[in-house]
Amino acid sequence: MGLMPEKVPEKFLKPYNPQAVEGKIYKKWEESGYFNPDNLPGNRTQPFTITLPPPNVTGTLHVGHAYEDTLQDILIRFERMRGKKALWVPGTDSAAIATQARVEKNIQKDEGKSRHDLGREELVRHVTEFAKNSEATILSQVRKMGASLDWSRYAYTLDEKRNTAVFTAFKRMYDAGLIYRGNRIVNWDPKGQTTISDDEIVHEERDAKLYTFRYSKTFPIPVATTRLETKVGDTAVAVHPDDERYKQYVGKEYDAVLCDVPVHIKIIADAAVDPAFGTGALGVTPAHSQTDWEIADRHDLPRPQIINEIAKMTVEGRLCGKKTTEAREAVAEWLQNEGLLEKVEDIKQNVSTSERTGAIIEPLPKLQWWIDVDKNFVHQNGSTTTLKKVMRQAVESSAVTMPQEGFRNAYFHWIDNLRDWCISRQIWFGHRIPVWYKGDEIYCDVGAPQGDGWKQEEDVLDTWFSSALWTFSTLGWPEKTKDLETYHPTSVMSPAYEILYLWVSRMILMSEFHLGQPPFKTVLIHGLVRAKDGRKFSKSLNNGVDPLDIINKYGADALRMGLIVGAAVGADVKFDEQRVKGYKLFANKLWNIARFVLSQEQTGDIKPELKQEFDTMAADVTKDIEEYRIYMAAEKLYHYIWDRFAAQLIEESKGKPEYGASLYYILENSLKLLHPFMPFVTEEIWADMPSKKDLLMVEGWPTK
RNA sequence: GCGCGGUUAGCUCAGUUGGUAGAGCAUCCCCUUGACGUGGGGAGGGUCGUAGGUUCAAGUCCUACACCGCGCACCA
Repeated sequence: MGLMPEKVPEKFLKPYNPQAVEGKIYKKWEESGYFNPDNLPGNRTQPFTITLPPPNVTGTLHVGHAYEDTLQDILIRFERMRGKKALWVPGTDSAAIATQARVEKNIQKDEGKSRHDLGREELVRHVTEFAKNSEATILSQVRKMGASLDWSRYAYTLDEKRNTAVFTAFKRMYDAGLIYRGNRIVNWDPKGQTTISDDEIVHEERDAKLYTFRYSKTFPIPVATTRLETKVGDTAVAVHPDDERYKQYVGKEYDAVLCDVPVHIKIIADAAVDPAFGTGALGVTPAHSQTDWEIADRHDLPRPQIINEIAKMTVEGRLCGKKTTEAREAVAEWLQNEGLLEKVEDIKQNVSTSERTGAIIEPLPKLQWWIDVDKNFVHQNGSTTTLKKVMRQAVESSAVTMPQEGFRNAYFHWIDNLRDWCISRQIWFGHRIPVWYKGDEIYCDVGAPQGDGWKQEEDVLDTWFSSALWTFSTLGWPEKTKDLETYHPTSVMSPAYEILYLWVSRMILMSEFHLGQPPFKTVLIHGLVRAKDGRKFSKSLNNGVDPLDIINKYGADALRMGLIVGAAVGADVKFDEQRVKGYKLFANKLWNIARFVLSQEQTGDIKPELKQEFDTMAADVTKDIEEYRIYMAAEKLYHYIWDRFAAQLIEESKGKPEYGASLYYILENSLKLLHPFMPFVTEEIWADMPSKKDLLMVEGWPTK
């Protein structure tokens, strides 16, 4: 007995070298065709589908993507080995606003030109070219992670099939009356010069001044505001219906001239007013505040617009053409001189800013395209319902399950506060709205109308409109394809919690409306990858981690393990390079285990108690993966293989030939169990296992 | 204000139905000329945020509070 080096393949005599192995292995997988479930061996009937949340073509992959890819790849490889038709659909997202903004910035910097200097066609050409480049970069990075995506089904939100899907979806919802064009208050981004949705807003706390003033000497109620300049657009003062102080004034109307602007103020009672804030009286500016717009709806007030798209005043008189911030000071000074300013206080205020550009949002009334979430339509199951109800019920009924309860409640909370979705954007890159105008006529269809004189809508769609169709547009919809029938609803969707509302809810909305079924059965929400100190990775902190650097240092397997073992799914992961290093050592440990076991004869019978012990562990690990305790599964395997198998069993076996078959059994099945987590090193060892028949990635899972 | 997480070893985090507190890293000690020094063995270290409650038994269930993080709404 003892070592029989002549039996061990040459490669095992050196330490495991991921750099030399991973590229080769990935190529082998791709060439096998097994990423495509149609090519998988055996008689497979049960589908298992994941759609990759498409990364934006704005740049390169970050470590958050690497984490997301790993989670999904583990599930896909697991189910593939369990004999399912495992399909993981890759794709990328044009990310209209983000990508255009990025390219505009580059052009401004390099050539000193704006998008208007270039024109629509030229700009779109630039953006498309940029998108192509970063698409290529991103896809090569995803491959490096070992992601077993079916590249034959690759989709891009702006490719021809997805265009058809987007236009068809628009047309059908337009015909159902769920998409309408309406003049309503929008979130206007003065820097980006476009509307944005409620979900693209971030609130920032800033210092502000709270002014208390009267419209005129004879006006009975003082009013507090931080936005003095908008007061020339006021048409009412609202008080709480139960507020005894002001009851006597409700219904009265007053005229005043504020900074040369004549205003007509009606005093009204509305429950939206907080009697405890300021003076308990709210100056209502219908055209420049979401709340005030709604109050104006209820009281049928006029809504003069006094600020334009570049955040300048449009009224006559001294304020004309001033920026809002300058106008504010001008009004304060004027009130002071007139003796109408009663008080100025410093307060903290949450300001709405654009997530993308950082600009302060200016609420404005604009003619835009909307999806009505409260309007009745007939669902394909025959019931009359609304999009809002459909989004709620899909989760409430557990047609869509969210294993993490907390996110489920947050989802409901969000749905209940949902307003109509503004889907038009004033940019050039993206899906142009399939609507044409001629005089008063409006035409909506997948293609342009016949005849002369039609002009297509200039706006493009919110990028989330096309993303919302993603689970089924990638499978060929609106055609009735075999893929759609087989793989939809998909099995698991795994987005970061950041986009639970933005994306998940909207996929449910679209899938329920267009297909009459949910887009997926399970939503597995994952956390963010943060720096070791808990802060977000960001350019300004310069604490970014490039997954490619980590892969080059430690290998993709080690990176995968290091990310997975960081935290339970759903919690934030703190990235720790030391941990990744530890798993590089583990890969090498496994390598040496193989070296030892392969040097032994497979003598003796498999010892029942060892088999029993292994199989129990395997069943345990299986259950953990099934119930998404990915972290636990990985840890258990790690411990079994290192502490039990290597440290104890192999040590005991030395000089005892009767252990040979047992050791081989454990190695063979450990490789299978570990494959979803560390696909490269396990596949590389597998290639030299005497019992192998095919690639490890399609071997049967060792336990039920 | 409403809601959701979190609070466990020096650090990062596990702890699945309540049953004698765990891992990795870090620290310290010891061992080792054949699978692997990218090794092996061992040790120290925790009143499981606070205060109550339920229970034979609570890190785990309940209530309140504190602190940290996040989301939503308001912010006139």
